[in-house]
Amino acid sequence: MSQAAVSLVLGDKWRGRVSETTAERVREAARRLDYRPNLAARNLRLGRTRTVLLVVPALTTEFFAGVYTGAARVAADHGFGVVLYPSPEGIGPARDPFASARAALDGVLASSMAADALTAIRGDQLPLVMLDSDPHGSLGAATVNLDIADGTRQVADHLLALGHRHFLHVAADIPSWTFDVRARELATRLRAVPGTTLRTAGTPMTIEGALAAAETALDTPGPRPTAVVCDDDKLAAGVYKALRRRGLRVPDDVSVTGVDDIALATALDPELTTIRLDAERFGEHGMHALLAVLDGRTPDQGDIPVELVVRGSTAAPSPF
Amino acid sequence: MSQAAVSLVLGDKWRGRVSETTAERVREAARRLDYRPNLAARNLRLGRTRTVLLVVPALTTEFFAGVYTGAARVAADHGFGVVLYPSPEGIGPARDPFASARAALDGVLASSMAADALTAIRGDQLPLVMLDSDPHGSLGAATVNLDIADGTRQVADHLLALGHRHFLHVAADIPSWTFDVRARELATRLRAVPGTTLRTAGTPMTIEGALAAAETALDTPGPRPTAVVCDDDKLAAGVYKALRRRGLRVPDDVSVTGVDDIALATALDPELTTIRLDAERFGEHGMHALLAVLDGRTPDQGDIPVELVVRGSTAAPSPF
DNA sequence: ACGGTCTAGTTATACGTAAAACCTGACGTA
DNA sequence: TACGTCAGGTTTTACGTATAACTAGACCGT
Repeated sequence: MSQAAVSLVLGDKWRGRVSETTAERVREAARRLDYRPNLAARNLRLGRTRTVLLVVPALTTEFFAGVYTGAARVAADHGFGVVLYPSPEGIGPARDPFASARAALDGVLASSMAADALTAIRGDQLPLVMLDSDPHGSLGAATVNLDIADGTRQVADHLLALGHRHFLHVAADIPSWTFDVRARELATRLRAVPGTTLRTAGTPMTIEGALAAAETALDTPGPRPTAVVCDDDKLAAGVYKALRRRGLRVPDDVSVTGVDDIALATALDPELTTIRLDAERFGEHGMHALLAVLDGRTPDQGDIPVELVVRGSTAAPSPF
Repeated sequence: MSQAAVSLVLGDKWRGRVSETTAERVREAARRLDYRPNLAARNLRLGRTRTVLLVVPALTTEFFAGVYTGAARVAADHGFGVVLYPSPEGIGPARDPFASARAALDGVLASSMAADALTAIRGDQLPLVMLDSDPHGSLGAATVNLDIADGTRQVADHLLALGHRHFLHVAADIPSWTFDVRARELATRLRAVPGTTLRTAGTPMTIEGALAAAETALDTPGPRPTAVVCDDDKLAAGVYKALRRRGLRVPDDVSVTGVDDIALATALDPELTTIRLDAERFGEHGMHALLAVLDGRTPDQGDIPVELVVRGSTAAPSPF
């Protein structure tokens, strides 16, 4: 029972090389000694770590927590580990937590919303898969996309069908493909209907930010919006507060929609009509794509469908 | 310029062993070649990985995301990495993602709310620090605690001072020291005032769960609670919905309090009176303690203070 | 002049694994 | 009998690092 035999058996490559008898002896001994192969040694020998990096803009988001969960599950199923690039506050040349650890990664799965962090990471040429980036990718990386364009169309159509003509888009102030697509898709969809107006208010992705942005937008002269389309459920919560302060009721006076369908959406009163994004599935698809790339295969194409969930925050506009 | 010299210089242990001239030559070469020391080899040689495991019940919580952020920041400052134990759904003997990776950890930082996961992990004797566990720890591990007992007292006193006498405790259905302490502290504090009643409703930590639990509790005969103390902001959101369904207004008819002070607390209408827990600080303290243990030092003692944030969800009970 | 000390290096080794290369005895076949 | 084949092992090597052990001069005091 040499070390080599042990390695073969435990590595599950012993068929035809080791007898069933010895294999069992090895397994028994391993069990008895609670033996665990040393990962560092294995990584050194193989030159791979079976660890990938997940780059997200901030973890303090239910959405990205879901992405992590999905990605980590798939990774674990394939014997991979997932390590997180910490929230962007801590990023900078001076204190890049992956300054050295980068050398210990097999690949990177990155959200397009963390482009700044990406440039910091993208010194070396690690296999990269983008979550929600330009399909005609400037980075030359594979991408996995939520079909957010479709979701935006669904929202627009839903509101138009209810009779809305005057819109406010509370938009995330983050340079990212996703948000560009939403703005563009919303604008084109509305332009197709004569007599519609569209106002846009940019804001950081916080409740307070959306509150302030919405208040300013509501105070702007011109036809008052009867429908507010938000880039995210959290922003919608801010909009609710702004409307409340102006004495406007949801949905009687103003309809509101969000994106994500996180717990907050049903905590609001009335419950929020929103585009449900399946964050875990997103993470799973992303990880599958990355594993495919690492494996030399071509990752599956095709956008992940999204779904409009109609709740109490949207209704026909009041006739005045 | 031997390999040893390089190792010494890059490892910053060259004083008195290598001349400044050679040291600079090494640094220059490393820069030019974009050389990064191989982590696997270093880990193998040193028998340490500078990686610790953070065990949390679920990442889909703003609170634990904050804990991670704080812990990861401190870890990074000390050249350590943090890896997460995935959400508990995936846990089980059959598919423990750390089955082998465990051997590659230097220590564990674990929330008491993930006790089940802990037993799965706690086969080997890794240095362990508990977040919020029994100070007379049955595990013999160091602990870092939020002073949740004090927070509970503050809430109780606040509501008692407002004149409330009939209470409902919407309690998390998770066996954990934290929640035990809250229940106990609330009960003793209220018992000290004659004429008070306390009802308790257990629930999983979801909005829907709290909604159902609160509805049931409200339908129970007996004096109707005028104050609802929730173990968590998310539960409070469920209580808001239950009260709304019963036609009760917050805070006019019923006062509500939470714990955590996550974004949801200010998204609610009225904004939620809650116990603010500094999640990041919690994570930072925990990581400091763990690093101390790894270093052979004794971790700092002392609970982390919490703060009652009074907002619009609490008021004097209506005189009827 | 010569042993001793100090400086600035180099050489050698071990860490635990995976896998290639090598060994050995049993068996089948001509 | 001689020889090839094969199953079932074992020995050996390389991975890249940290560090202990060693070495070669330079310098110094006596």
